[in-house]
Amino acid sequence: MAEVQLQTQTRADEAFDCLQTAIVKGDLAPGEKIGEVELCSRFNLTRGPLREALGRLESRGLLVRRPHAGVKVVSVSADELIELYRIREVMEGLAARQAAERMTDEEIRDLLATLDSHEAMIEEAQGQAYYQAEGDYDFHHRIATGSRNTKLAQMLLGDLYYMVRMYRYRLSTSAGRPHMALGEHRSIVEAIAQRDGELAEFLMKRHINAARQNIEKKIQEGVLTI
Amino acid sequence: MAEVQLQTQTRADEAFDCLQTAIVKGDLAPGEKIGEVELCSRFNLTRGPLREALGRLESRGLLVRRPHAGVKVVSVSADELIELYRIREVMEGLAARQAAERMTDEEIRDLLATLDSHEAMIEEAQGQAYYQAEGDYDFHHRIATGSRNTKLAQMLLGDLYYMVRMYRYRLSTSAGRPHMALGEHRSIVEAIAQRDGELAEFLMKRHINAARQNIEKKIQEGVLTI
DNA sequence: GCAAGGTGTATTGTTGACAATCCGGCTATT
DNA sequence: AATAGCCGGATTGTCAACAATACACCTTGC
Repeated sequence: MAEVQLQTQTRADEAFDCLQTAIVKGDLAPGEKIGEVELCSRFNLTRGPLREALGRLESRGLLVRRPHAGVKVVSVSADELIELYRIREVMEGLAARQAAERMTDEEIRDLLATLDSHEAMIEEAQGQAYYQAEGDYDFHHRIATGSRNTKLAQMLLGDLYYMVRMYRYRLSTSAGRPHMALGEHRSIVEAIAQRDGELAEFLMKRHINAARQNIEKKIQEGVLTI
Repeated sequence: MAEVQLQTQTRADEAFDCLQTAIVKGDLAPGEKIGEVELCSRFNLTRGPLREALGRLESRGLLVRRPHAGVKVVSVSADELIELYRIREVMEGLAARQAAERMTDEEIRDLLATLDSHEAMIEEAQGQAYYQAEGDYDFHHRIATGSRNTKLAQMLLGDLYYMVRMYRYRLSTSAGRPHMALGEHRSIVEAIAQRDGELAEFLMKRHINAARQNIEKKIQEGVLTI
């Protein structure tokens, strides 16, 4: 890890970031029980800041903690993953609607530009699920912040996405889905550009619905085990 | 505060609960800057557990913290309060739909019973906004847990409701609104009892929409200053 | 041979002291 | 007189040692 970061941020923040990315990236597997001292040596910090970070992560639902028994990474069942997408559907629908009402013209131009770069990424890194996931994340990230709804963005970016990303990394997207998703992204942005909030909401909900069904199918096929 | 609580819960949990209720009840006013040592003496605990609790509260958005500068209770602007209700609208709509699909018959009976008690409370404690708010909270609480959507319930109960309640306590409900709200609650439960998820979602969204408009009107009238 | 109880160790929870940083008031200079 | 720089006090961030609890293993009795 970077030894010298911006000193304006405290050790606890550092610990928080490290742990969060470690969980999301899968370095700390779901269900894995982790000891405090082990984490301390691993990230070069003491138990004080670590415990503070642990508290934050628990509050966000990425860890579960039993008093005196230790802390372990949360493990999401298949059903719960589906439920996550149901939540995303309504929340991101709202985000899209508000983004259509409030994004600046410049932000919309930027959004379009990123879509182009995503397309290039898909062509280039064919089958590289990682980059596709990152592009997808970038898109949804921009919509969330574009909604100008502080709490909504906070809940999406600080809560839901981390949990979704935990599993998206090991979710090989099915063939053809990236192209389809990109098309859906384009129509959403189009609706936003036309300031049609209602349509943007509808399209976003359908987009996430499709993603959910894609995952559901895979789980039923047994391709994906959680 | 209760000196001897259930010993199965740690000091940090205790601190967390104390602070959370203190913030919600208004004992710690929004925008108020609070020192760590002061809190320690106030709740009879040391800075270690306190800081852990502070971290959790910050992560939930009830506090804002600037490094080395202290921690202060979050203050929500009028616009942000409105935004909160927009989020509630979609999330509780989802909760109502899923509750209609998943609540047990017994839970629905209980829910009906609580509505009756709410009605009695309104009649009795006429104008006592506090009890009305508590009844309202109870209703929404049951729907959220009835959705059987762990994360959804967690986000509603652990995040949004605390922020809403912060301000609901000082929001004198307008005359006649409690009766109207109760009627809306009844129709929602009716839809749930008939397992009509779509209708339940629609009614819940309209219910929260009405509450939002009520608040918006008051803010515009200048009756309510935040 | 199996189960129940007790003990020991390792891990977590807590505490108090130490170091780093920021805020307010003061002085001095332009 | 106003502003820039500085200094003291207070507060936050961090650390290392102490106490309490739970889990695992072992012993002992049936």
